[in-house]
Amino acid sequence: MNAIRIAQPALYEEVAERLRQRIFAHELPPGTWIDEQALAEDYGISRTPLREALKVLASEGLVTLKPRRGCYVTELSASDIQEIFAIISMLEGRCAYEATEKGSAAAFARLEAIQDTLEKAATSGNIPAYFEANQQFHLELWQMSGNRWLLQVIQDLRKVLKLTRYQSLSLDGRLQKSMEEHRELLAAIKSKDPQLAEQVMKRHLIAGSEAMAKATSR
Amino acid sequence: MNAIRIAQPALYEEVAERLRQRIFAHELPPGTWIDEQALAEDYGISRTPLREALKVLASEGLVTLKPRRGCYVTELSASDIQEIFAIISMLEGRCAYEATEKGSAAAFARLEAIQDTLEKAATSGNIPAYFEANQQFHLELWQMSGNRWLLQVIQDLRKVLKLTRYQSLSLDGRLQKSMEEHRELLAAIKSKDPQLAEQVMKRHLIAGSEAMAKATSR
DNA sequence: GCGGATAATACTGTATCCATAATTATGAAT
DNA sequence: ATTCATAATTATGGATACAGTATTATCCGC
Repeated sequence: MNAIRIAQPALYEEVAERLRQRIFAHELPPGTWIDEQALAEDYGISRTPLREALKVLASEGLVTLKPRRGCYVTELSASDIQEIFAIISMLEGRCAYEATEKGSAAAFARLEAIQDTLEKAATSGNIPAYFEANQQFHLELWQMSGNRWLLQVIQDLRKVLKLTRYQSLSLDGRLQKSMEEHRELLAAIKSKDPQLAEQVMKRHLIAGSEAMAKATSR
Repeated sequence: MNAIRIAQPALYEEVAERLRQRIFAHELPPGTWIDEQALAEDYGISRTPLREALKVLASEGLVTLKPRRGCYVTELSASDIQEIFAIISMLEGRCAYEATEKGSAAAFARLEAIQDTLEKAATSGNIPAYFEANQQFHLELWQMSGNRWLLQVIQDLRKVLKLTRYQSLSLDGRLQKSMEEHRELLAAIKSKDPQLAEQVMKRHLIAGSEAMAKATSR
């Protein structure tokens, strides 16, 4: 009864994850052609698992497969970003609504703890720490809503958004603003007002979206 | 300047589409194991493009890949279906909202034409025709909303829903009910009331969802 | 010298082959 | 007879080899 092997992930999965990270880090910027042979050689693997990984990334929307032409990192237009943000704000708004309704006292406590971290990171201007806590905050809400598919869709869309270089947090006064919006959101949740929580969440995301729009148009 | 070849689709794409159809038709019911060798032989191709096709279907959620264990058609639980419907109703509700705001007179006319087809199919009890027109109606709304990503997400989710055998239309009085709901929806759109259109659309989809829930629990 | 056609090159797409892991069947021991 | 262990079979995962198509470079003609 030894659980030594918890089903080691297939090679193509690992490769897909490595590529995702490189795409998100803009080491492979949008529009670049992906050289299968070179990459396979670089990773010390054959083209087979690499190609399988590219298929996965393609249906995630991170790369675009042009038949007989090869594979390119997806380029997002400004309107793409706006459209995706519109959807995310809707979905996460619903998340906030359901989380407020269904959340347990323990979950509320976890949210407050994360908000503490958030405040500290914001006042000290520690963007990576804020980013991390921010992710946790949203993840906690997703889990509170208890809708796995909702979480799946949101995460897929957020993955695509990562294609763009400009993450709103690192812009002008967004860090401070974002923190205040979170504080407001938490208050709405604690006061058990799902509709208000939904509204605040939507505004929070739209605000981030608009900050990004300004940045990209510069 | 002869466009003889509009980039012939890759083999793995065709295979993926054929498999989708077989899964939707429940020729490959949920839970069944997909025998790569047998299928490849059956299609007269090698396992390589087939495996690539399975990777695509896996990230669409139609099949589940268990490392070193093979590939199985995804099984949806009743709660999965409910969760997905909740999301779809939200997204399509927004679609109806935006379509009402942005729709051109020509688009409104097309909707009316489709509604005509719908009514005829419903009164004659022609389910396949109704199904087709129904798809067109929703597609038209998606296009009117002008949000390509919204359309993408909705279609992805609807694909997953097709895994289940029970399509609400073929149930008790749903055909008639569905048609009436469509009529109501069209009225809301024509009267340029986006909020009402959104509400009606949401109710329309929830009604379909509940009919399905009853069917599956039998 | 410039433009078009043809040949060479390089990369994508598919097939075949091999290795490893999982499952099943068979045999032995209690 | 039942259970556990070991061996054999089968299927998945990965690598290599090959074919076909797109791109690019070179050469010939105008």
